[in-house]
Amino acid sequence: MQIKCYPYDFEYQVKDGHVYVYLYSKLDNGAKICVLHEHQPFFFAKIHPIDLETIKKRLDQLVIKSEREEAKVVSVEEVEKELLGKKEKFLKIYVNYPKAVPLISKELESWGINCYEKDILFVHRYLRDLGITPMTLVQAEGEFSEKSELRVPVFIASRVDQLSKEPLHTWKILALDIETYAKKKEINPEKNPILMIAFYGIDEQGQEFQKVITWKNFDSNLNYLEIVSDEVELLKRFRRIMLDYQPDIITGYYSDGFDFPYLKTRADKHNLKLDLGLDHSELFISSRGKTEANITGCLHLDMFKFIRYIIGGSLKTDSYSLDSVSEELLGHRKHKVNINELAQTWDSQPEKLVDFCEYNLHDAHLALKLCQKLLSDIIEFTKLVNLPAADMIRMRFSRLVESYILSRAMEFNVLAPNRPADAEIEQRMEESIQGAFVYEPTPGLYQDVVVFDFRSLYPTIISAHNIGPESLHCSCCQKNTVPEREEYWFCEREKKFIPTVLEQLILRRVDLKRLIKEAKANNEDTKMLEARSYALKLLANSFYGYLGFYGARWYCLECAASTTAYARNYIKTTIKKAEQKCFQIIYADTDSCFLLLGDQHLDQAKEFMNEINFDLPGHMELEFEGYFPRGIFVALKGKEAGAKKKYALIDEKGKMKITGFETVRRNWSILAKEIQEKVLRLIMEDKKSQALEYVKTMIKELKSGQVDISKLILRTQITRELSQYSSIGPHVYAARKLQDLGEKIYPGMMIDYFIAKGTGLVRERAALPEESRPYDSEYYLYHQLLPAVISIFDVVGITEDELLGRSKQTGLGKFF
DNA sequence: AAGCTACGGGG
DNA sequence: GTGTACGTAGCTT
Repeated sequence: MQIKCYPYDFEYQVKDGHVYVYLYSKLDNGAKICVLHEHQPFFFAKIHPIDLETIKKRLDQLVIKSEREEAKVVSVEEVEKELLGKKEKFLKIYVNYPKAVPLISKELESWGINCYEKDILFVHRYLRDLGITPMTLVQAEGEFSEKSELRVPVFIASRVDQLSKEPLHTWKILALDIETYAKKKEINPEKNPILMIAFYGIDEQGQEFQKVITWKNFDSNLNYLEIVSDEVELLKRFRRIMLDYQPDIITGYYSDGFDFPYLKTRADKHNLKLDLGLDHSELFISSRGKTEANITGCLHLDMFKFIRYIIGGSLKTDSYSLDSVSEELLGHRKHKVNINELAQTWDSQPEKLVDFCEYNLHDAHLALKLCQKLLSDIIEFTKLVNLPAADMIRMRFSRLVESYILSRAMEFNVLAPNRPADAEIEQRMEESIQGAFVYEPTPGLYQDVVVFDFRSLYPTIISAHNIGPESLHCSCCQKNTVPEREEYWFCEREKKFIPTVLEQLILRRVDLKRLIKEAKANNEDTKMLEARSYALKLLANSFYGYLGFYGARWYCLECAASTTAYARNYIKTTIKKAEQKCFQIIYADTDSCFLLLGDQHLDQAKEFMNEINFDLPGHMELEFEGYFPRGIFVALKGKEAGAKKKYALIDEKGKMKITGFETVRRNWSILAKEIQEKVLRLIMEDKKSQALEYVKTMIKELKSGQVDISKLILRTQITRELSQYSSIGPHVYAARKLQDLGEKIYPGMMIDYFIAKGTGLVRERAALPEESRPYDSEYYLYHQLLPAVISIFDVVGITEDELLGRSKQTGLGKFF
């Protein structure tokens, strides 16, 4: 029989010598099944034809003992594959189970044979080999198994085919969030219990589910609250709810790194099994550095990972806290509750726990909303790189690009080069290339700024000039050298693998943009199309970085160097032509160009842009980015030239665009952040004297000692036992003080401190907030307040002396 | 200047 | 799970 389903979670098992991929899938009616499909693991080896028969015989007899099962070669096949542009013969070696691949290939390498595609995860291998795309419609041929050892029916498939690239959009999602006992910011699962756990779910019909479980008795009229007797009961209820609700997707915020590991540790402490998997397996926490949490048959999506790695670049926020991310993406913030007081409230004022329950549920709700909002993006990325969504969201760009290339390699009969070994990585890390061209801005406040941008500059260059490891230094096109890099050239006759798969990304996006336009004209929903377009754009933009990334399989530094060389050439040409048209250039960086209108019209600037575009090859294009009545460029500390990437613009509607200022950076006191933002605004609005007065007032307040300590707090985490520190920072000093006061210091604890008045090294004066000591106003003035604003005032001719209310210094005084 | 360590998110 | 993040900021030596 044939069935149609949407696979969303994957694993493999070896049963009676057969290797099965388990495709946990969703049916159209909302039910879940698991499709088992046999697949044979393999890798490739480069063998000289002379040795072929000898090697085949040796492989035939090769048996490697291992803890579980003997690793053996099952069969071999001679194939022709293309490796870095060269067609060659390889031996495709099938082995008896996935973990035999590293064992056997290592053995072959010890014989002096090069092996390839020996470190590709088996499930990933399967998806690529069969062209199966997760979360989209596949058809399986086979039979349902009579008995299932899983919590869902099992379908044994003889074949599986991709039917459509259209993904399923209706999934049953459950978000979870826990609150734990943490006095003095001490987050320690070994010692402190889980106090409450919140669920927020939504099913295929849009039906919502809310629940908060806690184990402290108190009165409330919260209908979603369930009170149990102790933590053990809480954990049991957690297990029960997970099994009963049976979500397809489980989500949370930092649930890979916090909620699930914490739950697992607490369950272990109480000898409770969290057998949540559809195969009865336990919640699995992978350790050693990167923490990941997985439940078999349930797609776990930690929104933090996806947002930080994939979406992050397009967000304004610099902090990836749930609070700031939700504010930007959802327009909702977290509930205002002082989480520091939870432990105290739990111990002595349980009647006030209602607030924390609401807070708990709200956090789960935010995680759910983030998941819902970003699900189309997640699905589109998953489709593009052809990997399980659970793996995709945990990847950085280099791996995403590589996965995309790998998924395309099949149809081009391309063999993947190996990842570099440690020695190779070290060597690659030492190499560098010349980067982008930057036209240094002169610090100042400017009028009538027009900004132009090359759309997707690097991808369009790579595609237009056929840049890739396969086309580098062909024997036919030596005259076609790269500008400024005459030692490099790329084939002009034949478009090769890397630029081809990149060009396809660019073309697909061009096509999508047209579809989006049409859909919008017809008032149709464009959410999925836009998610697809975004995924394509991000992936295309990452190719350049990938080619120069030390860990890449298709590493090609010459390619990366040539890409930037072409880019420098294009932007310099643009600048030259703009100057010929009498536009003053004030700034240019990589792909953008800021010019002043002067006495010319905006239309004339756009005409200039069209002339540039006439000469560009391939899909290259210069675009109009915007017109800004005012712009400010500040100087780099202690330098005459303008700071690269440190400027602010204000558009006709008065909206500010701030780039590179400390306001958006962490590890600054609240005081410095607040003041910088306000000053920038006032200066941009031409309220120079108001800005000066404001800062003077703030300095006075700081010096008088009236600034609230809370605005001066610096916060750092303790990451090890205090005795293990060899270098002692101020936070360690502060932590030692806490310890002397009888506090237990644990790794993971956050230490708040401020710099107090006194003599000696700064770190020796790190004081605890509760020590009512006066702060060091000099430190905060010279290390926080002034550094945050001095460069801004410098632009409008206000000196540090003026800010400090000193008389203007001239001549020699300047040098002291 | 190089080398080492801590940071992120979570309570 | 055919495994062992990552890039950078800030400090010390």
